[in-house]
Parts: sequence; C-alpha cells; structure tokens
Amino acid sequence: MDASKQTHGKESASCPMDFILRMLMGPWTTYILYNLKTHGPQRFGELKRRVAGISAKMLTERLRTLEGAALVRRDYEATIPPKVTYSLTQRGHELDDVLGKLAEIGMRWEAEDAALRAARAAELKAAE
Amino acid sequence: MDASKQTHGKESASCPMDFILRMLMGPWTTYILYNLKTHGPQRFGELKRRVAGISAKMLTERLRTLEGAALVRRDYEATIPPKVTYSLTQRGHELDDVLGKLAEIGMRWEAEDAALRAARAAELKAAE
DNA sequence: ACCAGTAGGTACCAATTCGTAACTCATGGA
DNA sequence: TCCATGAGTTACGAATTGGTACCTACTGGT
Repeated sequence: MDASKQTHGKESASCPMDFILRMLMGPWTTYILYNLKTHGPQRFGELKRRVAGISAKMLTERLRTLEGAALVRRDYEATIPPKVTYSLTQRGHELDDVLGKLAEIGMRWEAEDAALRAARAAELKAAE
Repeated sequence: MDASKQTHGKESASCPMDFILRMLMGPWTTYILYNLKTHGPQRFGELKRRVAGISAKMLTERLRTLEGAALVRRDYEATIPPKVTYSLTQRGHELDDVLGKLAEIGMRWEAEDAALRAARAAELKAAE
C-alpha cells in the first residue's frame, strides 16, 4: 500500500486514524517495527533474516513507505559493499505505547479465548 | 481480509498484535467502529448511510468479520421487514482507548506536518 | 576464474480484492 | 399493479498485490 491513496477511492476523507492504521496495517509492517524497536537499528540483511519469510521486494517497499511517513530513518553508507542501516525515528517511537497496548490486548484476548475453548472442551467431556 | 488467514502465507506465526491490526486494518473498519462508538447501536441501513461510500457487500463482510472477532454484536429481529441492529461488544469497547490514542497521534502529526509545510513556504517566500 | 554477499531494482504472473449491478423475500403504500 | 424498503446474496470483472526469478555493481575469498 502506497501512502498516497489512503482515501479508499472515494470521499470519506480524513479520519486521522486512517493514515496511521493504513501505515501499520501493511503486511509485515508490525514485524518490522517490532524488530527495530526490540533489536535496535539494523541493516537490511539483518532485518530480512529476522522477519522470516519476507521477500526483499516487500521489505524494501515497506521500509520506503515507513521512511516516507517518517517512522523510520535510512542511513546509507557508501562503502563497498554499501551498508544501509534502518532505525526508528522519534515518530516511530511515539507508537511504542500504542503498539504495546495493542499487543497486550491481543495477548489477553488470545488467553481468554484459549481458556474458553478449554472450558468448552471440558464441558463436552463431562457431558459424554 | 478474512480473519482466517492472518499468517501471511508462511511462517512468522503469532505476533499477537497482528490479529488486532488485521482486524482494524480492513478497509472501512475504523469508520464502522467509530460510528458504532459515537452514535451507539445502529441498524444496517443507518450505518451504511453514515459510512458514506461503502457498498452493502463490503459493509456486510466487515460486520461479519467484526462479529466473528467478537468486536461487534448482531441483533436480528425477524420482523417484516427485518431489523438488524449492530453494537459494540465489551471487547469492541476495549479498543476505545487505543483508537482514541491513535486518533490523537494522527491529528498531532497532521498538525505538525501542516506547521512544517507552512514554515517551509514562508522560508521560500523570504528567500525570493 | 568463480562464487558469495550487500542492497536492492525489474519483469512477469497468479491470486486476491473490491466495486457494480442484478437478484431475493415479504409487505405496505400510491 | 408497480414500486419501494430492509438486509442482504450472487455473479462478474477490472485493478491491485505480493511472490518468484533474474538483474545490477563491486569486492573479497578460494
């Protein structure tokens, strides 16, 4: 998703959440941000290895988008071979809290659902 | 996006944020949640009128997904014509804080960007 | 001479997505 | 009798997406 078409085709312009969510929502995006947050600044290859399964194409595209949104900084060192290091910007870090909270809620729900499933399974076994 | 394929094709399973983000990220989703939050429980047609531009198909699909994730409750009254009312569940309301924070950050960034653009424009004018 | 690694870019290709338009069922109104 | 309403469903089709494979340039290792 290219940051230039947040308004899904038609009107309904400018829900400010929309911009952020469309940024976070892209595939792999949260993994990338999470990795940059927990493992610090990283080079392209490192990141690619850590976000298992992502293709170079996707990783580049996501990083460019994040850079365009000023969530990630790209430091290019023109050595041979070149080193490109990516890190979170201040803006990127502003999402830490929210992402943390989302992760917390997500984990809580997951646990609740698991407990519910376990309870239902036990109920079934008792009924039989 | 149908809630059954969060793991984008391959491994990289289980970032708990992922589930939530994939839920929120769907097109229109935040508009729907926002409307249900601010205008209270609503019927299908009402919601459709308010989320301007959405098609019936999309609205149904999003609502079904949200219902499946237990974020929205669907109350069907089999009158003629039928009345179907949608409302946020407790889980749906658990997102209020986070969405509020996202909206706040989004608006702040928007304002900052606008200020920056204004500053740059002024600079250009001064330089000429 | 050949291969590997770095940080990508490009072309192609299949699958998915989302919109549009038409259809449903049952009733009440002009 | 024909139309509109409410809450969808279905079929079709064009556009987007994301993966794969292959290309770059440069150098260090064997």
